[in-house]
Amino acid sequence: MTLIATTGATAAASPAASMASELMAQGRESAAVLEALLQGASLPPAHGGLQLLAAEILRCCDRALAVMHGGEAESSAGGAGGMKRKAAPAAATALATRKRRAIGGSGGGAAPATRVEKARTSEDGFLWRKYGQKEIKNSKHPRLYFRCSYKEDDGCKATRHVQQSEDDPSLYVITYFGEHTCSCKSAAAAAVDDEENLQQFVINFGSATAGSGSPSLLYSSDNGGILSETATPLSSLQSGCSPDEYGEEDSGVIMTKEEPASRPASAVSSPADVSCASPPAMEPLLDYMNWDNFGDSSFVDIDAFMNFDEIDLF
DNA sequence: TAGATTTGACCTCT
DNA sequence: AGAGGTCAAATCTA
Repeated sequence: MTLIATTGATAAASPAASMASELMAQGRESAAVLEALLQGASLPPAHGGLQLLAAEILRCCDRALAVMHGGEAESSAGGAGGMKRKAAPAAATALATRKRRAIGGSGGGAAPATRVEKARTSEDGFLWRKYGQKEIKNSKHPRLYFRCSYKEDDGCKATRHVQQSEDDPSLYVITYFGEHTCSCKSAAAAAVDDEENLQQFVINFGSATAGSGSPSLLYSSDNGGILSETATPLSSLQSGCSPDEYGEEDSGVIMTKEEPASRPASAVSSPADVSCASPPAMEPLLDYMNWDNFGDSSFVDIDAFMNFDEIDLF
């Protein structure tokens, strides 16, 4: 698993970074053992079992993330299949009387946005709906625009932008704007209250159900079997979102909180932001090898996993 | 048939 | 004027 944590605010580094690094190292160690187990090796006596091992990894990652950004969470879930269409008739577009801009959207605040770089667009428990795609100047990859699917129902203003990294195509930069106000979040938040404080968010090794979603736990063959995970609040297990709603991507993980120059965001994702999560940690582990689960049409890239060794704290 | 995605056009900001 | 963000009709899938 790879966690590259960056922080726009170059400040918040040292102590926390060090601790996070340590925790992640520990987590990695556990993951390595887990990998060995999954590959058939016998379980070292020192490790109590898959359940404990998974729990340990989750805890380490959870704490590391908490340390890295004091409760910032993010994630993503997203994209979807593919379709085609033809140009809309002029008449239609002329419909112009668009109520545009009246919407708060990501258009104009001054609040910071939460940026996350992941090997894959990840699932954060929220249900996102793609509403646009745009070629960005000086960028080889288009930027995809998603908004919370509950926007209509709950007026949730959360949106996110996903763009493949220029430097490392295997990474996706996900920028979150706005805060979830949908019921999904409420459920997640409620669950969070039951968890201990430090578990503001957790690396979720699983998708909700074995059958549907994609496993959040990813395996990278070129990393010596490193696992990638999705940051999700542990507590969100059984929260409002149904497993079926999960996106099909996930993983990697670089979190960056930054303040986009001209890109306002109504709010930064809160810990509870990442929600609707997952089942018992081990459950997904059992089927994470099922590549069929990696269904995201837009971002499926088996090689797109980050290097745990790349942990880079700013 | 409902819900989600695609994609050209439109709108706002710089 | 250009770039980026969003809208919404058309289209597709379940």
